[in-house]
This record gives sequence, C-alpha cells and structure tokens, in this order.
Amino acid sequence: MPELPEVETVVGQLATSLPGLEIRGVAVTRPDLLRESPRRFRSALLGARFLGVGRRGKKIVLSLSGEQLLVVSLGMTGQLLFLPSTAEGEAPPFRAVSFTLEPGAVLHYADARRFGRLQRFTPREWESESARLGPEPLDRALTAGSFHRILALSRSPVRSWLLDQRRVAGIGNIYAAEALFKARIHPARPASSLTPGEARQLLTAIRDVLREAIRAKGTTLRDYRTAAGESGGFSPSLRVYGKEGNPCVACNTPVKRIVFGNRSAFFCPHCQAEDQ
DNA sequence: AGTGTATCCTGCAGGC
DNA sequence: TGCCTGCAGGATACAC
Repeated sequence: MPELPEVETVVGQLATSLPGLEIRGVAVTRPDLLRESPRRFRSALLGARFLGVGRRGKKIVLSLSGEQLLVVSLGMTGQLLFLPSTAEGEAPPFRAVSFTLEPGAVLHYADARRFGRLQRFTPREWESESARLGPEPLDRALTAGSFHRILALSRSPVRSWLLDQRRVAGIGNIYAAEALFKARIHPARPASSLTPGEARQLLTAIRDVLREAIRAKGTTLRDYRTAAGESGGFSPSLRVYGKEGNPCVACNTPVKRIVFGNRSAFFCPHCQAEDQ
C-alpha cells in the first residue's frame, strides 16, 4: 500500500500530534513485527519522548529522546493510527503494537499481513541504513542530469529499476505505473536505454504524480489509512494501475497488464511504445 | 549483473 | 451457498 505519498501523509499528520508526547505503555501482540525481543523493545521505549517525525523513502522515522529512532515500515497492509485522548476510539483490527501516550492518547500499529517492521536504531546505525537507499525523488538535489546518469548504470527494465529502493527511494508499483504512463515510457524498456530527454520527462512525471497523490492523501486500494484513519483520495486519478482492459484515457487503446519481476505492470501499448 | 522463483502472511473478489 | 484459485501497496534470499 504504502508508497511515498501514503507515508508522507501519515508523517505529516503524526508530526502535528506526536512530538512532546511520552511513551507510557508498550503492548506487543505480534512480536514477529520486531527485530528484537518484545521485552527489550518495551524497556528501551518506555519513558521515551517523541521529538520529531520524518520520512525516508517509504519508511516512517520517529525520533525519540535517549538518542534513539523508531523506524516503521508499513509493508503492504501496515497502518500507523493516532488516537487522541479526546477520541474514545476502539483499537483497530490486526493490532500488532500499541503505544500508550501521555494524556491517554494511543498510537496503534496494525498490520493484517504483517509484512511491516518496527525497528529501533541509534542515530549512527540509522545513518548507515539510510545511506543504502537511493535519492529522494522530490529532493531538488536530484537533477535530470543525475537521474539520467544513474539510470544509465543499469540495464534492468525501468519499472523494476524504479521499484528498487537502492536506486531511488519511495516509489512502488502504483506510482511507477502512473509515472511511466505520464512520461509515455514502456515499463520494460532497459533503464539505460532512456535518452536524457526521456529521463527528464520521467523525473518530472514522477514528481507530478507523487505531489498530486500527496495532495489527495494517497491511494487507498483496500487497507491504507492515514494516521487519522481516513482513506486516501487518489484512486479516481489512477490512469493505468489496475486498469487492465480499460480504454486508455488518452487514446482508447485497451490498457495492458504484463508480469515481470513478479509484479503486474500496467501500461498503454500505444502511448507507451516498446521501441524509440 | 539481471531475472525468475519462492517466501513471509492474510483477506477478498471472482469463477464455477 | 461454498469452495478454490489468483491476486494484492513490499522486500529479501536463492539458483541460474
């Protein structure tokens, strides 16, 4: 579910509510989401105070007092829900970890498929972890020229390239499909075959799609919810993702689905020609 | 280096 | 109605 726009939405909401709050209780009902024992996890976080909320690629980065970071990966179905003390909210289904906070507020991590992770890092550990991820697509430091240069390093299909978090961080299957459609590039084209002009178009398309999706609070196909429990509003704006057989919005050619890299790729065979 | 395959899990839609 | 299959926003490990 959660690609950059969904994570950015959650992060934006948490950033207005979490900082300053202290963790008073930690309940782990699904230990397999952690990379350490629940006992250790709990004792490290009890009494810590949230300082800041950030994002790196698809990961939510919660900085805490005591020089530690709690990094949350949502996997496919993860949800990080904040219930303020005023909302007499019920615990969500598939609750995996819950943090009781200062004034009676609660932060729940829920995850039906449990592909997500909650991991603690020291700032130093996180720095080297973060360095393994590619550049942020919305960062102005990533220029069209540098984007073309890193594309040129790999002959793998550009869709697979976009999904590889070591190349660029934050893009998943939905926004890869939408950006490639917007840039009129076939998903199976080798990354290194893109011309400088195509690389520029692709970077622009990625940024347009991501920013528009952030404005809509992300895409909810089924499970994704914002930290406030809302669904994202971008689904009606999807042009090709999940649209196999539908007429292309630009030319009416039926949208095609092919599978490679173990994932479905959706594209318009006319607008996104294989060659050139 | 790159690709296909399997794995971790569960829920749901669609076909029969 | 009910069972079975396929598919799903992610990520990683493995063999070839």
